[in-house]
Amino acid sequence: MVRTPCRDENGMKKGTWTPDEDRKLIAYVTRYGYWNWRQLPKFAGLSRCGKSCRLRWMNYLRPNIKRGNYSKEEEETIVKLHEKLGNRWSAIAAQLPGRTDNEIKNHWHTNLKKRTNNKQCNSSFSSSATNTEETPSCSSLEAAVDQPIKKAIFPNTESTVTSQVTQKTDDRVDNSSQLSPSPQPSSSEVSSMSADNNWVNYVEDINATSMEAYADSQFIDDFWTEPFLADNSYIPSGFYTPLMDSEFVYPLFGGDFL
DNA sequence: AACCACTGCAACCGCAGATGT
DNA sequence: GACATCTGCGGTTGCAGTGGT
Repeated sequence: MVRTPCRDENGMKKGTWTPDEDRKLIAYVTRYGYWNWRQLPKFAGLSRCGKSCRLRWMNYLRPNIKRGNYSKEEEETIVKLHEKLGNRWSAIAAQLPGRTDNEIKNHWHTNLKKRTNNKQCNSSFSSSATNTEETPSCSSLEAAVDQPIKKAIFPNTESTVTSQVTQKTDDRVDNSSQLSPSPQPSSSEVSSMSADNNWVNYVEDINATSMEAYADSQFIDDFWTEPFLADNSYIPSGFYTPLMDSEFVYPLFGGDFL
């Protein structure tokens, strides 16, 4: 299910993200934001390309991400919007709070596509298809058509940062990590644990330990105003940045969970 | 138990548009 | 206007898990 880790010609790591990498990214973005994805991995201590960091953050680590457990309303909304918008996943995702374009895209291809195909085949309602792809036409959709989209989705959901996160990302790579929730579950475990809060715990754990690490360090608040470390006085003892050496070590996170 | 085909999904890739110089 | 850089998007791939034989 996941790509095995490897490195490209530039030495950038590819493949599955480890809990430790997640921690670094969460800690960094939470504290400093993402002003430049390309530069970010250098400062966050990640041997990843900016694109990979951005993707990981946007699709899995950022707050309010919902994982798995699509409600009927959500699925209907996706189908309806797909009928209307085609493969504009980001536009569809914009109508589904907490869902990412990537996840919606996957869900479409693995579930809804077949379902809508079947429905279309079985339905006498052969609608005015504008899509080159299969166009859904089911009664449940017809019923939902006149309802405002927002009403159709999550009428009563608005919760805290990680509380909507219900699924834990897969990672079979870094099982040596001592992070408490690891090893991470298989995909089957992931799907079966969607309803519980293991992923919440995982992300919260990462957040907590990462932020503790930052808090414990003598890191100053305006690091980003001086991001290029012209002055080493900004660097707490033991702190290290990838700009200093190609053999990067990340002591802020090292002791407790490496 | 071993093999194999299929499934689901995290992650990668390439492109296009936006923005800056 | 031309070029470079960055970001976001959609398509596609890779591979562990699963179920059937």
